[in-house]
Amino acid sequence: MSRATPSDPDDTQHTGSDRTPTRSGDVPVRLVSVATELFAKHGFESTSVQSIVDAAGVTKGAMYHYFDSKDDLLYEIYGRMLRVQTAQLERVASADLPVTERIRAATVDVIETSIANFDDTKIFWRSMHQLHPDKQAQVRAERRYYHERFRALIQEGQDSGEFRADVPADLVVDYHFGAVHHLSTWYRKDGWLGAGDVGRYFADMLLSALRP
Amino acid sequence: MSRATPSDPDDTQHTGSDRTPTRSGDVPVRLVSVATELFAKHGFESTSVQSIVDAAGVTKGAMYHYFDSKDDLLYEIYGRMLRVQTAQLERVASADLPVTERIRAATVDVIETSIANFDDTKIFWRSMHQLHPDKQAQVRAERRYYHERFRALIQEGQDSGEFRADVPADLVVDYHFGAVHHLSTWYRKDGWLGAGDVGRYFADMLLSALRP
Amino acid sequence: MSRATPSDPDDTQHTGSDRTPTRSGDVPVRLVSVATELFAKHGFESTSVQSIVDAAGVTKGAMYHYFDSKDDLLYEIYGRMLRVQTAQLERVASADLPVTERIRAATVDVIETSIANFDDTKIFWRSMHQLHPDKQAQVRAERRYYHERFRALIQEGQDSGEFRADVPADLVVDYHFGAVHHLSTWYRKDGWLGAGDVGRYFADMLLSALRP
Amino acid sequence: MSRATPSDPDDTQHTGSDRTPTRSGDVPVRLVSVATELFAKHGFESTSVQSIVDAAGVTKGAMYHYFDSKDDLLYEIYGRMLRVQTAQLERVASADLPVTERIRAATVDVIETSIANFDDTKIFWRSMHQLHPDKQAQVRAERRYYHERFRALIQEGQDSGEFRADVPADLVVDYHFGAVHHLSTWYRKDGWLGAGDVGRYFADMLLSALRP
DNA sequence: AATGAATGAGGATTCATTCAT
DNA sequence: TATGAATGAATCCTCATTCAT
Repeated sequence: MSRATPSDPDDTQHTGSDRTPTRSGDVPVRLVSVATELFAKHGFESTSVQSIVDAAGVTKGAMYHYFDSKDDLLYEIYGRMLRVQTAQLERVASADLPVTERIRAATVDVIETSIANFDDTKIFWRSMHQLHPDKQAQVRAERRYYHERFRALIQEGQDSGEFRADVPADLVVDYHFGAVHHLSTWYRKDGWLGAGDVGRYFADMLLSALRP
Repeated sequence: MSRATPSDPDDTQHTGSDRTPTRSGDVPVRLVSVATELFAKHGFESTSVQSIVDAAGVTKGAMYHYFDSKDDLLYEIYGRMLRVQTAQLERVASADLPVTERIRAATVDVIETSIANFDDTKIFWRSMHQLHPDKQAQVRAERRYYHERFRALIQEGQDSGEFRADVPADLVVDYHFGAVHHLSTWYRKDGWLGAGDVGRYFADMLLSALRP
Repeated sequence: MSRATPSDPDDTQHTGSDRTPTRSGDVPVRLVSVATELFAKHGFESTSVQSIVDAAGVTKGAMYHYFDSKDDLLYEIYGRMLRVQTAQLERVASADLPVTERIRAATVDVIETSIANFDDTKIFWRSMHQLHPDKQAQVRAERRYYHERFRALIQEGQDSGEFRADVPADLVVDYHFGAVHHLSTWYRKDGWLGAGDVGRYFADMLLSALRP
Repeated sequence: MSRATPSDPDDTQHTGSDRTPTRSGDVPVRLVSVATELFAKHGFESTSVQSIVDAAGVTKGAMYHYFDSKDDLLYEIYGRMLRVQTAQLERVASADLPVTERIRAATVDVIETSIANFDDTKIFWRSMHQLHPDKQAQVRAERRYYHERFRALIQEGQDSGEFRADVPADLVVDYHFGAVHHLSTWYRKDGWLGAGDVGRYFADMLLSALRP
């Protein structure tokens, strides 16, 4: 039942005007988009289905036609974000570049999309537990996959001797991505630090820490 | 603030003050303790006041006698945690040790207490937005204070030339504590890694990253 | 205003409009009617929403689908009464009759409808302060309009010399309508005095008092 | 049980400073005084016992020491007002003056005390139904007594031929006192009309209406 | 593909009152 | 004469979801 309409990942990019009483675009996309905004602003539980459909300019019936439940909307948001980030990591990780450069690029990428989709980022760790256990397991699995893929990069550097090997690769990933995922709690889009800047600093911190 | 009775958690430890024989069966203390557990398990919004008072063995009226609202209970939890961590950092940061050792000790400390109070840790970032705006501001201020105190340590190392100075101290703190605060999303108490181990690894990551 | 569905009381009289076969079993109409009865009997605060919906044979959800709040129900009652009385006064005041006859007719009318809608009358002055301030202002404005319209009649008689002019018209209206509005505190429907009788006596008192 | 402390009627006169966190005066008097103010401002049901005792600077226990219930406070207010007005009427009605002068004086008196104790006046008709049935009956009886006493004056004038007799004396009293009791809904203390002015106009209206 | 009335269970909170001290 | 912790029942309202149309 879930994910009735996959809604092309490109929609994530917000390529235009979907602010203000959203009229254009097809209904399911509009609903997810509006829900993202409201979940980020008020939290999942404090956002009523009514407020979502009102903001999307449709009725409840329409929403339940496309989604099984309120938490299905949340699931869609998670899916959208994970698809983008995983695809991105996959692309970068298999590029023909030195491992340090791939790690740097991946870090910059993940931070840039995290900030470009700041609402998704805010929602992610805050609302995971509101998801139905089954869906939660699914999300966790996808996230785990991402983690593993990144860990392989670290490992690769450790195996080749470019990185110190006296710290478990898993822990390195947890350390680094803890920092990345926490961005949404302190980063201000109107501050003096661009997403790229943060990305480069973070990559630099990681790579420095791994110097033998 | 808003509580009818401050019910300092320290009361539990019989610190001398003898107004009302505050034993561990003390109602407000029991309520906060039970709420912590339930909020961590089911989330703030999914925990009903009824379930809290049932678990604490009191009536709703009793709860509202001590706390203004459900979110006041949450505030109490935040306050308790912040007080402990700030006091700890203050103690360590002003110790007579090399700056690297103070940073290492502070990191180990914060991770150890984060894991010792795992429920508090799980609640912290997940539920902040459920707090009344005023209380949220208060918590943020206390957290900011903590951040500043730690940043001063980094700065100290940078000024003395022990640490590289080409990365903003603020960003270093955000990076490091992002990782620390994210512990609750992946750490398993029954795993093969003790709190001390994680603390030492994390401190090591940070200090390595700061090598000139 | 605040109602989801205007549910004009006139709908009950089948005035042509045929969207949703509005019969007298219409939910919002039934709710207002039942609420009127209960508010008059027990007072606004002592009437629970539960008792209203039980008496109307619907669920609470249904009530909140049509009305924003309990006090919105009260507002509807006020609106209904004011619409009727204002329309009536307007009709009589602009009739082609001597001013004394128009005043007499208006007084008889207002008393007859006050007694015909005795529950509304009982509620009116007793519960005004329970209304949300905004709604209260609205009601007050409509009531003021009524007062002004009646005052114009008095003035007319004073200007023409038919009435004594040494007493402010405003005060005359307040005096007269104070008496009218107080009916509900002493009038008994099962007494020996009909609504028409009271109306004629009251009109007579007023007109006598105004003799030059 | 009720009326534990009769609290000298003179207290009604508010002879001094019992505004601001009331400290002086004995507890029961302070409680009734504060309750009067709050009931007038927010209504009986919307005023919590807690807010009363807070405003009076005592605790709930103290209140329940002097009064049986919240509605006992209300009863006290009614009693206080009725005692004053009845005594006043009795004094004036039996004075050695022409009946018209006695009616005029009584009207001016009742309006002056109504305005001097404006809060009591506001509460009176609005909150009668909140009183326990027994107490309600008692109040009604006292009020009836007042009505009868005044009716006797009208009758006296009718019997002597000074007043027209073609309108029932009872109805005249209801008409006149309806107007008087309604004062609290429109009178403004800061307006251009003093209590005495209103009293004289009202008396004049009544006496004019009664001219044969 | 969409409406919107209706459900019904559950939620947080308030409050008059009691009672041991 | 007064305290204040505790009760427990009641209150208003919210909300995700369903379903006939």
